[in-house]
Amino acid sequence: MKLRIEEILKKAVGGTAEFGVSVPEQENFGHYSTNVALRLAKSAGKSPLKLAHELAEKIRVGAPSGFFEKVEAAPPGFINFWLTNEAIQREFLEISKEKEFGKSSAGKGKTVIIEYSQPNIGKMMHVGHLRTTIVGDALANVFEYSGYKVIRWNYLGDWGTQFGKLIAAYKLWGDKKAIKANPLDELQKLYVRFHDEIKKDESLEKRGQEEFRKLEGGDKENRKLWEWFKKESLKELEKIYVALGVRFDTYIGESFFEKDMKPLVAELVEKGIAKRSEGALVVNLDALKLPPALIEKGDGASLYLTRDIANLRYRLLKYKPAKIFYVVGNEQSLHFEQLFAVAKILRLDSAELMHVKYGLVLGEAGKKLATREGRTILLKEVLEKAVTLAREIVEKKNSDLSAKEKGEVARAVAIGALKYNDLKENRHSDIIFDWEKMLDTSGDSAPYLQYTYARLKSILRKSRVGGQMSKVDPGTLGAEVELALIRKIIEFPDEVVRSAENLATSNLAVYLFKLAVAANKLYETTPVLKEENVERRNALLALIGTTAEVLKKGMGLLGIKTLEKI
RNA sequence: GCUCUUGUAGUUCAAUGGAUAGGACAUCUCCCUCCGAAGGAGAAGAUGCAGGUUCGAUUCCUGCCAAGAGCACCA
Repeated sequence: MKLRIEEILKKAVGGTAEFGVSVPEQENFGHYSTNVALRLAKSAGKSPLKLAHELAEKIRVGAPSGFFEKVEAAPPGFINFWLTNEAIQREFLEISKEKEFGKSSAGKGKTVIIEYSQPNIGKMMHVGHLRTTIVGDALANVFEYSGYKVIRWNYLGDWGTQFGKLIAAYKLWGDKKAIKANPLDELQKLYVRFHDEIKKDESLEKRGQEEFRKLEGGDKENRKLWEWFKKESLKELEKIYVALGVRFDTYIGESFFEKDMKPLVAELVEKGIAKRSEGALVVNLDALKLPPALIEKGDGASLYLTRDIANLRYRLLKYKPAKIFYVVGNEQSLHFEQLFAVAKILRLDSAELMHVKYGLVLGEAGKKLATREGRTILLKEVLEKAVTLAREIVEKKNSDLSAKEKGEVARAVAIGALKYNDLKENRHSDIIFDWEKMLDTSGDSAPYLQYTYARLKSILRKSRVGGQMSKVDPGTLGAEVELALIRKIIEFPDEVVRSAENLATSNLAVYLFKLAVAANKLYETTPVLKEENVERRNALLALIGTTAEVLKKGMGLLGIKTLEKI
């Protein structure tokens, strides 16, 4: 709708002025508003308010008849617009017929690669993985809906010194049977024990590095162990993804680029980009005021950054993407600055590279997160606890549901709440982990949206009227709550665009909340099933049906499930 | 020490450089003979400090204060 208004304004006023249109927070400032007069006043040599009056007059004359109810210049120089009821109703009629409302083709023909989740093989996912997984998935949905071809890439941490350590630990204390019975648990235990023992015996550090060097060199025994660890780990990781309702197009991880390491390093040396320093190979980035980027360790083993460079080259060649997003925490900012810098030097610059960052998850004291026993909090635990809690709430609030339905509702509510809590915020600062906040199901939360949806669907169920939306007469929807709800609905496409542009899901989350508020207001004030005027009753049902569909669509983009009953 | 991120009510988050800084939680009042009270109506409460740019600054710039992260062989 915003775009349409911008077009009308441009046409009415003429010239090349950019009309930035926004929806004011205060209702008495119009349905839409523009500050164009304030921006242009200086170059036009006029006072902003005077210019606003002039432009407002041009718009009044030039806009299609019956579109604007009122066009008003307001100090210090805003131009505010009110749509006519008819324009709002007409817009509603159109969108109520659309199948995929808000879908755009802005990204047609373009590919975007979104890298997210990035768990380490051999370790359980912890709360730190939640944000990247959820945000990455939602961004992927939004870009898909904006017409892009999206590659959802789970770049597995399946290579590196950590595997040398794991192999060393396994050779020292490993129990084959125990691992077979309970793979991730046991592997994690081995890993933790190894780190504990390093404190007593420093030689273990070297031993781990040596095992990794052997693995990288193709040692058969180590290779076999590594493959086994990876296979078992993936099975467990997949369970979490199923629970979260997240999927990927590829799981190509760091190990895939192992073969590219030697040639890449050789190339960098040959081109004079990488130089030896303090035993290691580094790329000097002084010109960009960045610390040197480490390409190869003193012992000849490769590093994370080296593999990321190889990965980038591979992606550019294979997918020819327009954009690549790395959804990774703040603490890796330097790594990505270095990666992007090296990419520039290597002319790997055909795609727009972006580090989509977010704050760290910290423990209570603002320190690294750990439970009382010193473990990190596992993602599995969080999911389980959330579902248990949601189950209790369902039992209390809706005991009529069958056991099966209750389970389904508990899962959808729990996962939805977790996701929404992350998606509604756009934090670059660190986040203090808080069970209560994480599992909150009241107020501005996913369950509120789910509840609203279920309420609306409940009316539709009882109305026994099928989706004869095209036959309704929207002219009967004249009350302010109804028009306000429609105006909210027609903002949806703008919000999807905004989320894609800003690489932020918070706009969309906030929008859905406001949409739900408007829907609940209608619900509270307007009896639908008791409406005796059939025309109006059908129009209200159409409004409710469309609202429910937009809610469902928007929540779907965020990865949140809707249910007919909760 | 250097670099980056962040300072908004008791708490936790919003605000493409715009108008009277907007929600939620918690607190206090109300509303189930009415389509689902996981709801609705209302009250109270905030921009770390000091400058600067601008018609206009929570937003941009500088300094200070505070919190967190990163800074050579981890990822």
